[in-house]
Amino acid sequence: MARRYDPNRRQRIIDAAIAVVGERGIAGLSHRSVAAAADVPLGSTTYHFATLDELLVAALRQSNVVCLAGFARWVDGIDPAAPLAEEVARLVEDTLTGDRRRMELEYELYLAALRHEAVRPIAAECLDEMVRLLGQRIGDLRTARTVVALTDGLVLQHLLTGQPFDPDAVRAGLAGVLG
Amino acid sequence: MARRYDPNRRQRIIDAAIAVVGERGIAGLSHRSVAAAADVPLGSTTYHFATLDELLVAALRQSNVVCLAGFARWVDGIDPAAPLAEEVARLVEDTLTGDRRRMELEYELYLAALRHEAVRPIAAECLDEMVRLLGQRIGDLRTARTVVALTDGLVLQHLLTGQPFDPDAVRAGLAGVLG
DNA sequence: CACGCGTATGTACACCCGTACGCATCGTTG
DNA sequence: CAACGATGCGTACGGGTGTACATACGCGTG
Repeated sequence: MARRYDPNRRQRIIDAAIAVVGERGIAGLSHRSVAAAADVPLGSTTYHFATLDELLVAALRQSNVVCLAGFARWVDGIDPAAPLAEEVARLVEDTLTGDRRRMELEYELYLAALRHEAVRPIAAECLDEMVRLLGQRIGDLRTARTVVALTDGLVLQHLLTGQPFDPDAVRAGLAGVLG
Repeated sequence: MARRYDPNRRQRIIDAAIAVVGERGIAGLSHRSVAAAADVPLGSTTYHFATLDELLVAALRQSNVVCLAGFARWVDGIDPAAPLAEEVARLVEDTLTGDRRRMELEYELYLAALRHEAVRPIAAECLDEMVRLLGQRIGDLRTARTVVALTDGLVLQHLLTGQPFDPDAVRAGLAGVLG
């Protein structure tokens, strides 16, 4: 009964959805779990997002924007004097030592995109945009694509195998690619 | 009532589970869907696999063995005379032009492992074993790790963005890594 | 042949889910 | 101020799920 008047409730629902996915994964997303997390009644989530897909897409799209903004900030902060391999290696290291939840969220986006037609464009946009941003910084799209692929693969390997992070290996691999 | 006597029913259930995951994804796995696919009553799946996790793990473990066997076969068939980048590029190409279902299955394993404690060792074993196999072929574990990461990243990028496969880019990137 | 134990079967329970819908409430517009 | 459209709310329905369990069957051992 409280909060009868609640502008941008829609936004709060999206935020709650992101939190739920971050915590329990996409499998844990439901109208009810989101409603509970956002502290709104069930009917509210179904009103703002008629279908669950709609809600999922909205949540992932927003989380995607945040993720890309962070990446863009990193690209902007690249020191043109330093060797690029060094900079990228630091990005990977920062990513790996950072919040595991955030990483899980991003790669879960990929997973959902594999099977889920509606989500695929979001994942594609995320990848393409990262490639574009890095590409216009280093001047070569093809190399940018390779670098993004390599870093994704490395982070994934680390997340799954739990092997310790080896900065030198990253540096060496990148140095080869960036040759 | 038919098939009251049915040895290696357990195996058939596992096969059915793999088929279900391949078709509908891990999200589509349930005791009932597997029972239907294997043409056995529901009680049978719960008898052989008390919990759904148990069934999932058995299925992924088996599919993993198949996948690793294929990889080992490829490693064995590497032509020592040809440049390695060329061989790897062909593997990536074969993977990409091959069955999409198989790829989805493998990456779904990765991403399930992100959230699912019980599945993580399987994904880790898969990655570690590929690195080991390739490493003992090219003599350098660290490089092998990088190559596996790069190919995984590239395949994932292709699956998600649907961008056309560019063999030259793969070759170029690998040539860099492989020095 | 008889018996016992592993296997097979069907059903039942309690839960969670997506979605629909009728009604209450509020801000805004005429 | 009146009325209307947008938003909020609670509940209900039909369906799918994991799991438990009581019962029937049949092969291998004695």
